[in-house]
Amino acid sequence: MTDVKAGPNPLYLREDQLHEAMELLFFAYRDFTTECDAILASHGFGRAHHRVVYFVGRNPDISVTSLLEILRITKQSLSRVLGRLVSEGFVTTRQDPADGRRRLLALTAKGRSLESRLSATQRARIAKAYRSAGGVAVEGYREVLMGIIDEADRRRFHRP
Amino acid sequence: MTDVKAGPNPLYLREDQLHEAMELLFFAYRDFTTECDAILASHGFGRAHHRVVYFVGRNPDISVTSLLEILRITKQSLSRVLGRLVSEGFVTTRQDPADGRRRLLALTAKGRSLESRLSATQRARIAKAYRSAGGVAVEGYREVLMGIIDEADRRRFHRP
DNA sequence: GCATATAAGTCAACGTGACTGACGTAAAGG
DNA sequence: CCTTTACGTCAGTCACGTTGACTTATATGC
Repeated sequence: MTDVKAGPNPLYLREDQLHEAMELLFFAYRDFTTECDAILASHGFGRAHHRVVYFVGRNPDISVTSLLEILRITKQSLSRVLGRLVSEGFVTTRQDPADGRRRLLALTAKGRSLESRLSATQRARIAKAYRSAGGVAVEGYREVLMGIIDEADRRRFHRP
Repeated sequence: MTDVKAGPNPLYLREDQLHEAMELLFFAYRDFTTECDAILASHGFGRAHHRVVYFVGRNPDISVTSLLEILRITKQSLSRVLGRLVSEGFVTTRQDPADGRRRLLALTAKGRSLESRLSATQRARIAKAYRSAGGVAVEGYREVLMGIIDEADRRRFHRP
């Protein structure tokens, strides 16, 4: 868009540049997640618990099925993780008043506290990267990641 | 750099923007890896095998210790994965002529073939995203991901 | 030359988090 | 009323990470 093709193959489409992009994603994701693991481990939790706490926190009163669609795991997998979070008082379930089959999930105060401890470290890492890269780079980061994400999932990121 | 601070808190540092950045990374990484899983599964392999095949392919004659440092897993974990790749003829080990304690890892033709099938799908995904985002966005993607990556790992990406 | 350090491999036990398949129950809806 | 949907659960499996202990081979410093 901003940089109309300078020929059939711009430099950034060379194979080594594509490999660099893959490795950037690999290392960034790895370093992005490792900091939280210590906090999670202190509760005997893993990354699966983090993902549940995060998405329930960001989507209060989400149904189990919706959460499964976000996480793309089986209900049996979610069950073990969610079961512990509920029984240990991080997440509450209540019946949907509009549709009694649905269970609506939400964080308790304890759950919000855990979620905010976890998110804070990741937000700080992103903020540091955003700040040092600047607004133009942030927009580029968004555009490229949107392009990597499956078309079906892109809807999630429509801006107001 | 490109966009010097417009005040104490530019818009892209707002909490919801940081959450968006986190979710972009989560969904991009997930969608980036899922395509390869089918190919891997057809060999009875998982993502750990992919990572080994990829990094050995990109770093011929890498030592076991160096590979462990990249992957940040224990040698016992690597052992199971690497052992299968060697015994099934995807990876070779040979003694380092300069230091007999080291084993140098490399892909066989079979290993290169698997690696290239796997990488091709991921390269295509990145290329599509890069192409549609353009050169300026690509540079932004690189800058932000570099900022997310631990300082110690950033050396890996120094350009010529 | 010997002691120590390094590189690699191995045995054992364990935990998390995915999966499949089958079954049960409650509520909604045509 | 019957089917579909939402949820939960029992049972078994597998990938992939962990810790800890121990061995073998080679390199290196004193």
